Amino acid sequence: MTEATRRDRPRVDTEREIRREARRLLVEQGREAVTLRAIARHLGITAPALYRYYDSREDLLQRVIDDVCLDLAAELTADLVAVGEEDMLGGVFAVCRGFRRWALAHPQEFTLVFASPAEQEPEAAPCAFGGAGKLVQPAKDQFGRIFLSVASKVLATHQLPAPSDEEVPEQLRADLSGFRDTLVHTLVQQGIELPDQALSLGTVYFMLQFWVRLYGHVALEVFGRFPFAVSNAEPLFESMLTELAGAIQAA
Amino acid sequence: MTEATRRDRPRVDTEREIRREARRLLVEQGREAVTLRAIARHLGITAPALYRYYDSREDLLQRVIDDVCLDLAAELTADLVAVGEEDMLGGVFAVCRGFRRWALAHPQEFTLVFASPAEQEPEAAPCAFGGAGKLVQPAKDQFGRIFLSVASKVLATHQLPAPSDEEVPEQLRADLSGFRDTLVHTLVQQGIELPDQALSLGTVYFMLQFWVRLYGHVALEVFGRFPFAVSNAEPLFESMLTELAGAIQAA
DNA sequence: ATCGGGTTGTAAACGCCGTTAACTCTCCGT
DNA sequence: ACGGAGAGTTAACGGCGTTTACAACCCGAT
Repeated sequence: MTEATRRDRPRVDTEREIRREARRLLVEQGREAVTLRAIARHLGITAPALYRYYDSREDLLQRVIDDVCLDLAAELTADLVAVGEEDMLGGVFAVCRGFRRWALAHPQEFTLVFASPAEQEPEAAPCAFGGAGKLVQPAKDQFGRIFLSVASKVLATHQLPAPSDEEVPEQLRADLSGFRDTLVHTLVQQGIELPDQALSLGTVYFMLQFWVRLYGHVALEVFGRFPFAVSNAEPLFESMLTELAGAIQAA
Repeated sequence: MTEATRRDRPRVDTEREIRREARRLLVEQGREAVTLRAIARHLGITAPALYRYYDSREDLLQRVIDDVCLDLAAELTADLVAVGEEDMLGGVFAVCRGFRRWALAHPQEFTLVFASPAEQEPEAAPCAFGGAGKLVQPAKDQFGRIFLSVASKVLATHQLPAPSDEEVPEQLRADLSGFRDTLVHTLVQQGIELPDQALSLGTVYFMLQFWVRLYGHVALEVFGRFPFAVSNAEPLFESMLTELAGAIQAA
């Protein structure tokens, strides 16, 4: 099953170089400039050769998105370890600031990953034989999951403020509960042992609300869509973090 | 100066029909499908003829964006009047819910207008002769201005909660102050008389913060980018509005 | 009545693009 | 030595934005 590693090495190298060049074009000139012919030109080959590696331009772009997500996750994780295990609030801040810094430094990648209409899942083709198996959502690394899986690691292992108990809207509880299970499962898989009933529903709800604010601020700043010219949005961002800190401290 | 109106009428009709078709393509198949040749085909002309009306595809798209903004503003204003002049909180709610409803009903238009990297203003080419005149920012109708100009009308004329006094970050005060002046100017122009020192800096700051949340929620919902599958985001949205109401009631 | 210019359209072309099909060539296992 | 798989090529199709040159038309001025 793994006897092909030798012959396959140049192949994955080429695959990586294609994505590297695709990403360079994305960063420097935006999504529309990521063109099969431009990539091929830079690699010294012709465009149809790329079809040996990717099904289509859209397929290639999706792989690039995955790469970007991995990089972002790595960067946020690095920020997190740099701040030290014990400093919980500092960890949350580091992830938030890291996300903003990354988005501002990589606006095209942010736009591609976080601000493109995501195709809704294709309605789960019904299985004629009732084979509704486990259907574990595959990683789907994307999205705020990057952020929240890191943030939840911090929040869950530090017995947080318990910001609210059951004032979370009833219709959201099922979704939140499912998401909590996913988070717990992810954390356990990473070898993190959890306190007894860590991650209350209220905590997950709190994280979701804060993700809305974090994403809103970053997207508005990247897109330059504040309702007026903000000469420096950092104080606004920092005041949001301060407010977060206040809410957490009021355990 | 206006003697050409008669002869120009067919021209603006054609201009409108072009944008109408462009918008149909945008709504039905997304931005990339808005193609000069497709538009021309539908109008029974050839693509180069469109250059008699718009400088380029990019120029046409910008005009479409302006149209979309006008429609959105009109829709929100209609929502606002439907709720009645006296019901302040209802007015704010109506605008917020209207914005969400519009965004969910017009995802492609929302993406184009609210989630595309806006070209930063070109650094204000320096005038050699120090002719730094008034430089009143032209309407630039776009963005949250649509929302905020409506919301501020409500907030300013109803002597709001005074949600905070001078706890707004120092570095934001200049920007906020300038924006407040713009808002006041706009409102006065609309014939709305303002209380003495309406629209405190804290009120504008509050509106800005809430715009971040409103935009964040709507964008996440349109893009399907919540960190987990949310079967119905409306309760989350409504809880945000409830929180807003609480903050306002605590005058 | 005719001229001339502005307005609105056309056809042809250029150089891009994604994608497909048919083909070479090279390597490697049998 | 053969044959197939892998990786690349060339040629082509249709579509795209855009430019250029040219035709038709309206309309006011001579």
